Amino acid sequence: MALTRQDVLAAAVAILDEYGLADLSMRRLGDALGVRAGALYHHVPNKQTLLAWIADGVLASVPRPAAPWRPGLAAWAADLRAALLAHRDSAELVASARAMGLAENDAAADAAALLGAAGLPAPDAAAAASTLVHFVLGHVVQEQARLEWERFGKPDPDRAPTATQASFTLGVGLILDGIAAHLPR
Amino acid sequence: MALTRQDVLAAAVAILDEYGLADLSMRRLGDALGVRAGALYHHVPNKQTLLAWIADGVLASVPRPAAPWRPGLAAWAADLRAALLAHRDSAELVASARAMGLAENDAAADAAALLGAAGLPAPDAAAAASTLVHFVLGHVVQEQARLEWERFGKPDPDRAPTATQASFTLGVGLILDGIAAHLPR
DNA sequence: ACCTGAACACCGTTCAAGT
DNA sequence: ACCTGAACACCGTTCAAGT
Repeated sequence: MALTRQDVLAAAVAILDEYGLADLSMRRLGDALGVRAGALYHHVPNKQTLLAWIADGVLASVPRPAAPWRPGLAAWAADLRAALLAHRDSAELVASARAMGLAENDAAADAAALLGAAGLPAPDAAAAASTLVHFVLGHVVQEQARLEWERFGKPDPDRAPTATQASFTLGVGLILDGIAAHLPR
Repeated sequence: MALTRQDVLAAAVAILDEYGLADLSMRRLGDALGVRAGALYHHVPNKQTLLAWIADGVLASVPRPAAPWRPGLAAWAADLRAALLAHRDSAELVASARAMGLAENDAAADAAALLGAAGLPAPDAAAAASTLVHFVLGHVVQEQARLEWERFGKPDPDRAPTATQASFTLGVGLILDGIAAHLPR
């Protein structure tokens, strides 16, 4: 049977989860599917786009934020972090795809809309939403880099998982407090 | 005359500024210095470390934040952004080096100390400082990716430089307001 | 339409051998 | 000590040729 775009995507995610982004090459992906690397180009325009599709899949798994804005965005930030942590190196993947403008899923748009509905002027709402997204991505990129490092290095004891969780909650709280200060009271 | 570590670093920065991170290869760097790629390994342990040195150089050019904390951190965030914008693709470079734990310069430490002196408990100060750093890096990564894209693509008109500047100021203000809400009053 | 085989133009890194 | 020449083990992508 001929290969499907979905097969390629699924195999790519499997390699990502098991071996990490550095080991996700077109040749290796071809091997996993029993096909030459060149054959993949019948199903995917290029590697960059394939990675963007994976990023979109991760983002699509995040429930949209719901009113009221404050607990809604707190839960959304936690959901986004959880979705990223569910796939190895995916924070870097998503950050790259977003930076290159290849991610279809605009993660910040829903959050900005929620804040707009809560009374924040549009430019502030967009800036606030992207601040939150930058923080979550930056934080999880750091977390996953540490995980990669621990995977075959010394597990440095000075930063426990509880501390990284706590600093995430603190950072989100900080940003939400900043948003609250900008809302009409 | 024999090559110096400083020569290698300077040539690497020159290639980065002129051709971008994607074109900064050991072979190309060797060409620029009139030497084979293999010879570079007498002066640099590996490419990753070379990139980390460049990142540290960029960070070292940022003036340390000074009291009082609020205008001090606002100026510091702007200085950090300016230092990053001064070298092509350097935000991604710094973000990667930091994530891999290779950057000697801990950009957030001074900011955290400043906030500690202002009365913020240590864990909050560290979280606040790293929130600010994540935001600045994330924002400039996005800015520079857009610049790369415009360098040989369509200059999309829907996001002017003034808008990106404004959203930076808004994001920083948001975070500083969040910090203020956490300080003893 | 889908895939193979083979190539093209690259990578980072190592290392014997020369000076 | 520093560098060359050459290799090793890879990359992403293209494309004539087969089915």
